[in-house]
Amino acid sequence: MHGKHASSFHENISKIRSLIVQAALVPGDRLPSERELAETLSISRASVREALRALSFLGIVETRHGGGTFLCEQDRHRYIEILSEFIVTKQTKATDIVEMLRLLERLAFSEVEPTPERVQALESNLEVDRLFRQQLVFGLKNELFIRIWSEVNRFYEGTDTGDLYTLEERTELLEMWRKVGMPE
Amino acid sequence: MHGKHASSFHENISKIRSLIVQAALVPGDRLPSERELAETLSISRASVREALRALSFLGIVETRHGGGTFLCEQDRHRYIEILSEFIVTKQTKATDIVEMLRLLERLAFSEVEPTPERVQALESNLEVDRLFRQQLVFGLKNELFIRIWSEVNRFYEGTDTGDLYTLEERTELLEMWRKVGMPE
DNA sequence: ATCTCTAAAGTGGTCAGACCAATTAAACAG
DNA sequence: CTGTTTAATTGGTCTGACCACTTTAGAGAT
Repeated sequence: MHGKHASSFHENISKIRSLIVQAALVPGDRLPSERELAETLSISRASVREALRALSFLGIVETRHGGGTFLCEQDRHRYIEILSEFIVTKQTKATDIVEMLRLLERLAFSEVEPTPERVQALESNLEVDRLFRQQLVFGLKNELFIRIWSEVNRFYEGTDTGDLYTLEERTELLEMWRKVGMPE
Repeated sequence: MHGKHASSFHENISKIRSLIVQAALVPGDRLPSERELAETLSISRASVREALRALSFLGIVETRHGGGTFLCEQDRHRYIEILSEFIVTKQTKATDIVEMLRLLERLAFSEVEPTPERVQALESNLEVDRLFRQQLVFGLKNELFIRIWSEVNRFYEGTDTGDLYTLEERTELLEMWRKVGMPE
């Protein structure tokens, strides 16, 4: 019944990755040409290209028009296990989400200058955890930072409805911030 | 007969993304078929597939064999879409990228415990800016953090080939870290 | 009419061959 | 040996076809 097509997308990626390891390629080396890979792996060139494009997106290989396909620098190559696994499985640990949020907010806390206006705004949002954290992060004028925080936070709120900090913690944070902003 | 090859990979992704927005598709909706997209966007189906595969890898769309291509639930991993949009459209301020990287790396610097092994690993990568920063960030075992940093860093390296820190700065960072790790 | 089941249409997945565009290596003239 | 030109190599795109899976519409039975 099944299967004249013995290849699948993920299998092809594995094949190429195995070939990279087996050939003992080092960063900077050139991979076999797409036509050569197609014949070696017994798959069509279109499939080879889709697999290479995926590897390119993962930062594992780099293609140069007319030049060839090259193995990226080693630091990117080390991401293979983490990134490919991450993307394929699409599973994120809830603890990673919480930790990421805490890290970003602590970063904002230490980077944003505690002007009286900001301290006042933060104090007025002391009661509501979500508003408090948002107010804190928005002190950073970095749009990229804010958007990343927003999306991570949205994901967090979609899975966990509890507060990230207790009222006591928020109060303590605010006090620390106020002291820094008002020396003496 | 043959077209003009007026399309490029990144342009095609933007086209499809624009089409998603223009059609006001919501998560769960089905996109037009690959053949239909090819005709609408005046590109070959192979190019449509490569673009869709990229969007699939980014967690934006999901393909079902025989069923169609669907817009993913945006609540999950939407941060990837944000990052991909930055990458594709390249409309992000370069200063935001650099600042974001510095913030994330400073975060790793302050959060990761400077064990002798880590200090040694960092020292061995002191010469190469890229490796140094990667080694620093990988101290955090948070996969989400690493993934986000990787995406931002990849975009940075795609636009700027210079070092993020000078050798002096890296040396200073390492020394500070070493002192913290080895209290008197 | 309604229900069930089957066949056709629709859609993603793969393949094959061709041509275009950019790079690289070889051939050539000086 | 050097610089230029030419041919071969390689990635990028296009076209059309067929396969595998899903959905749907229609025929047939109740």
